[in-house]
Amino acid sequence: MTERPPLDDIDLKILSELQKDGRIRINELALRVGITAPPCLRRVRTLRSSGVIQAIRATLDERLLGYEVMTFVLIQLESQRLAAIEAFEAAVTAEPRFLQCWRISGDADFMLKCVAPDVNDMRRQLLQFAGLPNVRKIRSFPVLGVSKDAPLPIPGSLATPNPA
Amino acid sequence: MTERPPLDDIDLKILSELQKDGRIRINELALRVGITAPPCLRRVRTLRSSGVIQAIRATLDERLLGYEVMTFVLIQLESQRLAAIEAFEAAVTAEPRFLQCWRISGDADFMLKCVAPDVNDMRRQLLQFAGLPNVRKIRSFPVLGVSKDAPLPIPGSLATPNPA
DNA sequence: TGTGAAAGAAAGTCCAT
DNA sequence: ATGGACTTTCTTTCACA
Repeated sequence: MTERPPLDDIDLKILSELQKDGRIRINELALRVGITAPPCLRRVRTLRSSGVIQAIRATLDERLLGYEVMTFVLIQLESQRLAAIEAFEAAVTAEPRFLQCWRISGDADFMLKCVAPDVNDMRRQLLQFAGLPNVRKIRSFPVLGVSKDAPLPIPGSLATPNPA
Repeated sequence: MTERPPLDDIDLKILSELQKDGRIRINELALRVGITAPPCLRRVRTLRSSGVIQAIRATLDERLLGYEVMTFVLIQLESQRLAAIEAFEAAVTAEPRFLQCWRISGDADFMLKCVAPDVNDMRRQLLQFAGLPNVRKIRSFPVLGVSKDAPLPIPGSLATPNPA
């Protein structure tokens, strides 16, 4: 599940295509990468079960679903002991509007991506977290817009990238 | 393309399912949301063309593709004039290893998510950007690990969320 | 909008190479 | 590991409620 599978050019092309369109038909995919459907299907399955393809998911428009504000938040804890870290992670996990959370180094311990219907909701949410016992410092960075959102560049591939 | 389509409960369930598995069969999807395949297919198409579903894409494992390091970077510019902003965005867009870039407010102008094969590559990449004429301040936050990666919570839905 | 049936297309399996 | 032929299953269109 997390070994290092050897990826040939065809695999890389498959990954590139699936990153652009995760619902592409196996036939069409096979055509684009230059093989027939059966081996193509096998490769896709292997790529999924080996974990190279983590998931194929729909990306939704937050605004159209009522989340008007998005914010990045840097959080520094008082203590970096394992128990403190895990308690904080549990609190984050319990809050559905904290979409993503990364453990980081540098001048903070966590980076969060957070959505809310409006600024008041967001404020309440963040104040609540600022009040957790182990939280020393919170800095937030409201998102004004997306400048770039590109797929992972596929290593040796001649894959057409998907800029901006 | 960016209007506010009215979404009923069935639409919300569809979104929830597609966020969990973007390659789910229309049949299976229809079954889960309680209608038959034809209207389900129509709804999915509408959701896509209205932009509620932005895309359906494969998410790849960066490590398994040779990107050992990932970093968030906060960037503050000297000038916030439009021309300066756009010049910076163009530079970011030209660098494939800057995967995502958000325009933000707060104590910086941009938030970047950035990958590289190793720390040396990353260092070179960041130093190069630090040298751009209009860049005042760069702070980077190397990612140690992912604590949480959850889908967008679907508003009025009884949808099974996908925690951690 | 929804359903059911029917045509057409795709996925998935087997086997030979 | 691949490709061709087959079977099964799904997608999609259509007529109708």
